[in-house]
Amino acid sequence: MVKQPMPTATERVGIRLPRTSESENLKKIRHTTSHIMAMAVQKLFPKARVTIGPWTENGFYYDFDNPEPFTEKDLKAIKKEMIKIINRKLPVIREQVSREEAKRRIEELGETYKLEILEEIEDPITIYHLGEQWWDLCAGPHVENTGEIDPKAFDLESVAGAYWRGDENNPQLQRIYGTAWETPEQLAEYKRRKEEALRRDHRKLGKELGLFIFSDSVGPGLPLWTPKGTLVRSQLEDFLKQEQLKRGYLPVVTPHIARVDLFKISGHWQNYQEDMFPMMAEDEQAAELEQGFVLKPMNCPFHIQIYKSELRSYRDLPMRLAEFGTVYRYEQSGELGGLTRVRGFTVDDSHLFVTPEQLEEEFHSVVDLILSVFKSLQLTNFKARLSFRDPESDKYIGSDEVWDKAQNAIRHAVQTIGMDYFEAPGEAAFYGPKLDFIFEDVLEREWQLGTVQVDYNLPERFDLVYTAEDGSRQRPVMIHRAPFGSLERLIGILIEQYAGDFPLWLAPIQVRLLPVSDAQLDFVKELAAKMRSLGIRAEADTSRERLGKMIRNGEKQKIPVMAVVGAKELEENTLSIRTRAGGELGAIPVAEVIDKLRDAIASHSDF
RNA sequence: GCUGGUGUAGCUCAGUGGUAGAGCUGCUGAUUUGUAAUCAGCCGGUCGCAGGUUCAAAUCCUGUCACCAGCUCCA
Repeated sequence: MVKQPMPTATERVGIRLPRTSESENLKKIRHTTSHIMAMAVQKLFPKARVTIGPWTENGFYYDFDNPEPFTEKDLKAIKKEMIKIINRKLPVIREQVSREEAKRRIEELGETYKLEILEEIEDPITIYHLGEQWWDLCAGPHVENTGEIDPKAFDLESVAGAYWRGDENNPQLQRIYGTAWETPEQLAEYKRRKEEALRRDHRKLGKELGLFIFSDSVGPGLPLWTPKGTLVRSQLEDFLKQEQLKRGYLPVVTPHIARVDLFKISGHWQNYQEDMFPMMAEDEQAAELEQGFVLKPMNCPFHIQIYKSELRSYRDLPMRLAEFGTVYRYEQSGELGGLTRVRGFTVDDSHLFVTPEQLEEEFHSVVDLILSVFKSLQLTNFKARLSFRDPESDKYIGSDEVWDKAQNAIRHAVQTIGMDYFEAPGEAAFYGPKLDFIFEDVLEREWQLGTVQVDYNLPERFDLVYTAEDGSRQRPVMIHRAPFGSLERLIGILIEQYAGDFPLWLAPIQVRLLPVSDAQLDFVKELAAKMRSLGIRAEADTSRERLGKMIRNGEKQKIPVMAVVGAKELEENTLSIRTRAGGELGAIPVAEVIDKLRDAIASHSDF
C-alpha cells in the first residue's frame, strides 16, 4: 500500500477567508467594529482621546491617546463592553456636516487629534453616529446597525504602542488590534490559520530541525549556524557562486573591519553611523582623533579599494567584484527577530563598475540573474519595489541631478524588462536608488531580499576613474547588487516557504539509511559512507530503535529520502525507498538509487 | 529605542507564598525489531539575572537582560 504524504499547510483547503480589500461587507464590518471598540474604550476610559481606526487586511485597529497604557487585561473588559453595544442594536447613522459644524462639535468634545485630521480631509465631511451617545468623524462605509456585528465573530488581539502619524518624534498612542468576521466559523478558521502559520515559523522550525541557534552569551541578533544549517547555507552559496562565475563575476575577499576614515569618505560615518557598532580605538588618542576601526556595515568601500588599486581601462569594464561579505549593523533592540532581522549577516554582495553606456545592459543582466535565482529556489511570491529618495529629506548624499539620472535609469530599465513594480519614495539607500524584491513571512510581514542599486555618488566620492578609448579619464557608474540580500534573511524566508521541507538539493541530510535490525547495521554504515563519497549527504540511523521509531524521527527531521534495509534488501542488494514527497516507492536496486539521487541533486529536482 | 506580553531541565510544558514536577531528549540495561513513538532504570534545574518584602519567594515588589507581538527603523 502506498501512503499519501501529509498535505502541507498551503495545500490544505479550509473555508475561504477573504481579505478586507476584496469584500465590501468585511470593510463595513471591520470599520464599524473598530468604532464600537472606540465607543467602548471611551465609556471605560473617559480620558481616552480617539485618533484613527482603519481596517487592515485581517481586521482593524484603533489608536487612542490614554494617560495609562492599556494592558491585555483591559482588552477583556473592552470586549465585554463592545458586546453590550452590539446587543443594544444601535443604529449607525451617517450625517453630512459643514466643516465649521464639524469643527465646533469636535472642539466641544476636546478631541484634539480629530481636529488635526479634520484639517486634512476633503469635503464632504461626514459623521457617523452609533446611537445617540457617541459619534466619530469618519468617511465610512459602515453597517446600518451595531446588531449586524456578530458578537461571536470578532476578537481583540493585542495592544501596542504606535506613534501618532507614524513619527517617533510624536507622542506614542495606544493601539488595540482586533479582528472581525462575518461568521464565528470564519473567526475560528482565521485563528486556526494563525496557529498553523506559527508551526511553519522559521524560528520554530530552525530549532526543531537544528539549523541555527542564538546564544545569550554571544548576543542578540547574532545567529550561530549549526552543522545542518551550515550545509543549507553552503549549498546556496555554492549555487550562486557557480551562477556568478558563469556570468563573469570576479571573487574577492575583504576584512570585517576598517579604519573609520574609509567610511568617512564613503559617507557612512556621517549618514549611517547610528546603524554601526561603536568605533574601537587602540588608545585614548586614537579615540579622540576618531582614528579607530569599525565593523563594516557594508562591503562597497572595500570593493572600491580593490577597483582603485590599479589603473582601469574601459577594456576592464564591466568589472564585477563579488563576495559573500559579512556585515554588522547595530539594529535597535526591538527590531531584532529570528533570522529576518539580525545584527550580523552575510550579503551575497557584488559591485559592478561599468561605463555609462554599459549601465542599462548590465542592469538587465543583473535582474535576469536575480529572477533566475528566485526561480531555482521556487520563490514566486515577490513584489518589485523601486525605492527612490524622499525629495524632502536630507539624509542622502549627492546632487539632485545625479539622483534623477539614477532613478530614471532604474525606472527605464524596469519598464524595458516589462515587470510589475511599484514606486516607494523614501526607501532609497543614502547613496542611491534601488530596485528591491520584497517577500512576506508567515506572519505577512514584508522583507526585502534581493536588491539592485544604481550609484553615481560613491564613484564620485572615491574619485573612481577608468581610461576611455580616447585616452581621457572617465567616471564609472557602480551597480550594487545582492540577489539573496542576506543569507540569513533568505534562509528564514525559505524555511517558511518550504515549511521546513527543503528540496533535495538543499536538504542538510538528503538520505537516511534505516536498518531493520542489527544484522544490517554495518551495511548501512558502509553504504552511507559510500554515498557520501559520491557527493550524497547520507547518514545511517544507528539508534537501534524499531523501524517505526526511526521513520518517525526521520519524518520529524523532514529528511527527503529514507531507505530501509532489512534481510530481504540485504539479500537482493536493494533499498526500500520512502520519500517525503511520494511515500513508499518499494524496493529499488542500490546502484539505481545512487544514480537517481545524484541526478536529482544535480538537476535540483525531486528523487 | 518605545508600548504590551513571556522567561521553570537540552526541548514542550505543569506548578500563585510552605520539601521543584511530567513527557520527550540523553545515558545504561533488556528486547532484534518491516514504514510516524518497545519496556525498565538513571542522569538532568542556584525557577533568566540582581536586589527587596516575608519566619518562608519559582510564586509578591523594584531594577536588569533576553525573547514574542506591534510602532519606529532596515538586507
